Amino acid sequence: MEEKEISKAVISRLPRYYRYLGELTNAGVERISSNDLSRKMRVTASQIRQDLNNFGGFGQQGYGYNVKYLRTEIGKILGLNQSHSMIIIGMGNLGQALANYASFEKNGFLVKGLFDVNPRLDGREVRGIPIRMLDELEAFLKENPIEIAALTIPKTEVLRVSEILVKCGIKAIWNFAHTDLNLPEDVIVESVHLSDSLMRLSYNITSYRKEHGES
Amino acid sequence: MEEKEISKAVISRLPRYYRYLGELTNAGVERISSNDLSRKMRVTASQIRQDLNNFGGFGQQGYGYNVKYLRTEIGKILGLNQSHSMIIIGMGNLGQALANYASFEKNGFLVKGLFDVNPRLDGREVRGIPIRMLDELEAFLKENPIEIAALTIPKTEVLRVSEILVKCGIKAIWNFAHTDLNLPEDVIVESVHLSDSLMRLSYNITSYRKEHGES
DNA sequence: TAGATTGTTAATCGATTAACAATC
DNA sequence: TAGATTGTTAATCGATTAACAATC
Repeated sequence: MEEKEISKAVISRLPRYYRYLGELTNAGVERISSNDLSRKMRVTASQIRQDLNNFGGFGQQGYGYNVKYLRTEIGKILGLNQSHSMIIIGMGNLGQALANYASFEKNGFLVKGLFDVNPRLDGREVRGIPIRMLDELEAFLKENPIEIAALTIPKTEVLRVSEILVKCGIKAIWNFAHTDLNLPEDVIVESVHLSDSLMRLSYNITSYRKEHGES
Repeated sequence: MEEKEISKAVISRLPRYYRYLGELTNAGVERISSNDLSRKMRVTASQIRQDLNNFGGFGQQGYGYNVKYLRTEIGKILGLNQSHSMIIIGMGNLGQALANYASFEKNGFLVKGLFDVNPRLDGREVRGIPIRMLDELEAFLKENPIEIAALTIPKTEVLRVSEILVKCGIKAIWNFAHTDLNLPEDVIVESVHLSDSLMRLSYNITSYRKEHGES
């Protein structure tokens, strides 16, 4: 019951390790030392070893880490060894982009349903999955065990939709709306705020200019 | 020349402040104390005051912060008082989603060009902007001063495209490809790795389950 | 003036880096 | 065995929180 708490900083680095280990696997690299990996990833070797040792000793003294093994283990930590059923709510451009993004399936994220409010989209299919109307959502969730709901809807719709989701016992929300969700704490929320990201870029451009003289 | 360095943690919180202050403005709230804002945003009041004081004293003892003024000032810090010209490379679903996302313009990000390699898209327009072929990119950049390039292309294309961009003196890249960019350090990169985000969600689901028993 | 709330210093907490003994 | 490299402890660095004097 009492697991040692893993810090957010560590968790957010795991997918990046996973990505690099995937590339190394594809490149046919069999083993790698924390030092070599640190150069590739531009982080310290110390950090890599510390991060990994939060979860267990995956390496071997004098040898390093077995790339395939380490990748699999990190995959397990991330829960990628299990499949995750997902629906997408909001079939605007972004929702369609997610629905079409086949690579998710490779990591076990299975799109089981698509929803929108626009009657013109009703019945249209994306990758073989029909778009349903939002008022069918509740019934759909009762019949289909869904873990994750991706929200690609305007922020004005968020409250209404998230109430349905919570009521139907959804476990996790992948939120793309430009607002924070305030939900019961047993619902896990991961937000992608694109405009926040663009503003950070803008900040960095602006501050770089200040340091190096206008242009 | 010698500016006090602002930490990444602080910078990444600025857009969120900006967002909340926008909502407060819309709600007609004129002033707010760090304490009230802290409750709304679920951060400590201390952190808010520390964050803001990296940039200057925007508040007033005994009064708090003027919402509109503070929002404007944070906007300036983020560089939102200036406009930023942008192109989008890769007109798949995600590229189209960005191109259609009008709200960026509200914050001064102006989409000036769209590019793809698919000849079937040649000349098609999104919000009045024609899609150009990638081989026109270099010529386009020579005639149009572009600050930001959004990359919504497969990772296999990244190297080729980013070489052109760097050669043409692009200042900043908003990267959606599932790979890290290794560019000269005067090119500012902000990456959005959607699959990393989804994996973090998956981690949190998985670890929540472990703590609270399988289901 | 009294009350409220900032700006800022000091204390604490956590994360990163360095160092090295353990061990393959 | 000697060399390499991990796992892990200790040292450092940075970020967050607490506290309070300054001041509106």
